[in-house]
Amino acid sequence: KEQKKDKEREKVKHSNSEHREHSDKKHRDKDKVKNFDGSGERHREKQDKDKRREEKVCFLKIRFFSGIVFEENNQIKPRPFLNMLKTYDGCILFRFEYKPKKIKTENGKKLKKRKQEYEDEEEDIKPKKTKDKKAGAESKKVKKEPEEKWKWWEEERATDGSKWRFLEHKGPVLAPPYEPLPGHVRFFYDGKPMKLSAAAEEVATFFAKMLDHEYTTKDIFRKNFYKDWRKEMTSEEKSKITDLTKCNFTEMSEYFKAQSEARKQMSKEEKLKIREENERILQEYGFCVMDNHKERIGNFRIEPPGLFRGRGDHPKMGMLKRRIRPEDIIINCSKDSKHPKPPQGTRWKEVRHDNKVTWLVSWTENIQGSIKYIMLNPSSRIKGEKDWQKYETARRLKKCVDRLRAQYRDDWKSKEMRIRQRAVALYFIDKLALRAGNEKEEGETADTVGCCSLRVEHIKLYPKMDDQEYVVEFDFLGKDSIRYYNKMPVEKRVFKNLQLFLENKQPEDDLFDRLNTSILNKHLQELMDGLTAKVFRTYNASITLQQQLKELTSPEESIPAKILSYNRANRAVAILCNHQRAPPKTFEKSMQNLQTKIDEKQKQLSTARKQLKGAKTEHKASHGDGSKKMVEVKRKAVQRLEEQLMNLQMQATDREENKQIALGTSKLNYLDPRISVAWVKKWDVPIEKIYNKTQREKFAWAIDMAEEDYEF
DNA sequence: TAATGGACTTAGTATACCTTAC
DNA sequence: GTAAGGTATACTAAGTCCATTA
Repeated sequence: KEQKKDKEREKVKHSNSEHREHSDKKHRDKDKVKNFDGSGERHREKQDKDKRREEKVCFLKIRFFSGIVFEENNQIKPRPFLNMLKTYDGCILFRFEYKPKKIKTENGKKLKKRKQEYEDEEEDIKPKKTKDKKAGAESKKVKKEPEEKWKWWEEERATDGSKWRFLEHKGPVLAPPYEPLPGHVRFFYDGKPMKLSAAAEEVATFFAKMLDHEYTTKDIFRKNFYKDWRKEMTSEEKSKITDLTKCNFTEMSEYFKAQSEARKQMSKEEKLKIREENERILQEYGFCVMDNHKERIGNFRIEPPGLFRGRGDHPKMGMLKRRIRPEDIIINCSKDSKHPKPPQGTRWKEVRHDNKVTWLVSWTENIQGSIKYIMLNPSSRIKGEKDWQKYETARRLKKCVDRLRAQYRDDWKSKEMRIRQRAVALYFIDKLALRAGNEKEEGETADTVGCCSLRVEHIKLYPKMDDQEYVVEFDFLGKDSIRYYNKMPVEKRVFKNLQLFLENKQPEDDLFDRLNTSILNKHLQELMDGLTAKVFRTYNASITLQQQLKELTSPEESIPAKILSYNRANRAVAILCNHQRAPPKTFEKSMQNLQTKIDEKQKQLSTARKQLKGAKTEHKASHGDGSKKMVEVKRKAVQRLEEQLMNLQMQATDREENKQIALGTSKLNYLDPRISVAWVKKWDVPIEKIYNKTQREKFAWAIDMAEEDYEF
């Protein structure tokens, strides 16, 4: 059994690493990984090695592999983390099932002391806050205290579909008008300087600003840009400028670079002035009054003009995103409120009073023709209520998920093709947390898919793969053109169904040709009120966090170790939801810095240990009070260093594991915050360690209402 | 029933800002 | 005081899902 388990682990690890390698972004950093593994530093390490042997201290670099595995019984079961111990030479010693590392179990006294330390830390923050508030009040930044603490979650909700009764705001902040370039900054065509009209020049500056970006080398980008740029040119310019490759924007580009450099070099006073001006704008336009409460607006600035930057292979990249004028803007507010004024000499497109919607301002953008909105901040009542509701729906799903799973398993045997397809798709959504996958207009956006829009070319079936049967390999681009790659053994019936769905189809044909999101959601709605495909993602994410926290947290651990456990649980969810990020540009460097710190700490520790040994010897000889004290002092120093070293090592592990995984998205959108709040309360971890200020504001409702016994 | 429009959530990245180390 | 590094925030694209229209 053990051997089999080991093999399985090996495989998951393999598929995980393959997953990493498949992604283009990740590919770039492959070699760098090796470096962190030790090859880059090997020389120096070898020099240190003998020394360490002498000291007989065996420090190990720890790296963890994480992932999700799915059990046969059709229940999603997050896999416990595996870890691997590596020596400094980079060779693997052994691998074992993850057990939270014990960090010199703290005795009660120590634990108390640490708690006290954290409390002190908090104390440190608190007075500052009050100071800030005072300062704020003095500089007449009128922030009404009681409103900050408004507990909307204790109030009743409207049931008539109206979103508000009163709404007043100042309207949007428009993009600043175009400032023509100074005379000395020139544009060259075919090697000769050429003065452009203001309109053409503005669009040219958009391109110039992006010159360093890979985008500007792409054919589609250049084509789209050139086409739209020409529209802004005078007829004279049009006839002169006929070839983009003959355009030279470098002087413009240099100018902007110099400007941004100059901005960085500004004096303190100048910077302060800008900051104050921003603060003033925020105070004036950043808030609205909704039903007697001052609420923060999310995005009160109209998007400035520029070149459209789609994600992935977007057919519209490089197109001109035009400037939004007051005449394009619809204002939404109460009839009886003070209406926002358009700039002098202009008018709004429309002022309406629709309290069935939550937006304050809207306009239609010209790239896709879709509507953009100005809405409230996530900390607002209107967003918070919706968020809370979302998690309540997911909790209702928890209650009936067994029934639903039994149902879709049953449907795999249906006589009707459409039902079988629906059931298999739902199985994927449930098990792999895939998105619903709406149809998209071809040629309008990047070619990405979700579950219902999967095509034949996106999956491969393997009746047998290594020692596993019925393996499905997924490989497609999902939202934001992020690659989803996974291999999963499925039940025989699912496999047979998939084979059936693939019969007589071309690679570009739909896998589920009798299914779309509307059909699927209609079916889900019948199974549970308010159920849609995306509820499964929320449910599976939250339940995974709860399970993982239970599994990974051990009571005797220190706070940093607990935080590592929390991050790991969070990470399990991020992996499930395929939330990836490009590895930070400075990743390797910062990792090396951390390693240097660890090395230093180790040296300090070994010195401290030697000193302790010496002190002990001395004490044995003298039996004096002074020498006894010295032993104590040295012992404490060793302890402190050990602790610091552990923390550094934990930090390194955390960061390494997080290299290309983004935790933020799941934390903000998928994890019921009450689970985290309950965990924090249960283990006396300061909430600041898992939620920053903004997150605490967003989740104020959960922080206030969840107790340590909260169950999702 | 399919297409379209509208409102809202979810998403990754660029940049501003803050902290730390020197 | 300043540069480096890390974190928070701003930004806006890209999804989901529901309602309406053709």
